[in-house]
Amino acid sequence: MSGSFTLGPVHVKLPPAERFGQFLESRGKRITRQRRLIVDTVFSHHDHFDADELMDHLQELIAQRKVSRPTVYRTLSELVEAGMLRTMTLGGRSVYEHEYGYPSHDHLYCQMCNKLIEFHSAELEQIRDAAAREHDFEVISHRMFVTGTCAECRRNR
Amino acid sequence: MSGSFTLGPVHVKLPPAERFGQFLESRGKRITRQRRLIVDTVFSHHDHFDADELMDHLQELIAQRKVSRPTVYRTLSELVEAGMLRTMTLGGRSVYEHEYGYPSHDHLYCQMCNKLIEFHSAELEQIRDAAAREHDFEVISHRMFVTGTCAECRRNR
DNA sequence: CTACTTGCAAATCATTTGCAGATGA
DNA sequence: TCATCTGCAAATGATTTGCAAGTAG
Repeated sequence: MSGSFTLGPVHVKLPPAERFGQFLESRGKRITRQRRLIVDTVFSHHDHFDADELMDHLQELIAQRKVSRPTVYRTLSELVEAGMLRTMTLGGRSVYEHEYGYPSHDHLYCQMCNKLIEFHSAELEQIRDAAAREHDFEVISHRMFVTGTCAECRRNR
Repeated sequence: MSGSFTLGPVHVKLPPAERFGQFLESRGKRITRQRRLIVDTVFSHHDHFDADELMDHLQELIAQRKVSRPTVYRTLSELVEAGMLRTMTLGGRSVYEHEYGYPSHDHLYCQMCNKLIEFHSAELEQIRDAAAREHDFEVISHRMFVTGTCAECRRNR
């Protein structure tokens, strides 16, 4: 499909670990074994997760004392600062999702089974921007949650 | 503007305390002095508030032991159950707003001064419903948060 | 080297709960 | 009467922090 030349790496996304490495360096922070393990684990799954679920995935490392609970929390915060994760609160706990390398989207939240269904709408963003303009407000991001009941749960009830 | 006849009290809203009273009765719960004091205080202000801010408004009653901290929390939950308050989490704490007798709206959230600006958009609801329909999802309600910077904070920075 | 990190144990802090006495219907 | 409430003190539980030892650069 290609000849012998390559286009420059325009818009090529770095792997999450590298992107995080850049962030850390830019802040004079260090790339440690723990931080590497955590980013890799975080970006090897594409679901929404909370700190405990992440620690389930890291259970062996935690058992071996290679990573600790506080470090997981500290690193999650750094990933949010780095703009690589987004966080929201659901039922009293922080839930994270990938922001890096993952398209922006909104959520349908089923209050029966707690499932999160993602959807995207360009129009939604236009309306958001129009509303912001009216209030002379500068948008950074938004979050839309639609609560209700999914098809499956309606069938089962 | 009117003659000597009145239209029936169609769509007339009950005062919050009465509406809450109906809810309590329907559940076999009692209308107590504390619950009355709390609903009245909650609906005498139209801002967003958290439990502590509400307790500031109730400070004298709390000092006099007429109302206690746990009862405030318990009653707030009941008001949410009753559909009279909505709740969201902001900065680790639960924030409440009136749902009863207050038009539905969305929020612009200024991350510099933490101000919440309300706006309403009918189109937003249409888009929400369209997205839900596509996923065969039954909507109960939604919540939209636009994070950014308000005009005032942009001026001051 | 030495400043940044980590794991541990302990602290936080909003919210919740057990319980005995108080109270609404 | 008596089931429902309330205030109190204590418990919860996710997340954070102080600190001494470990480690990246």
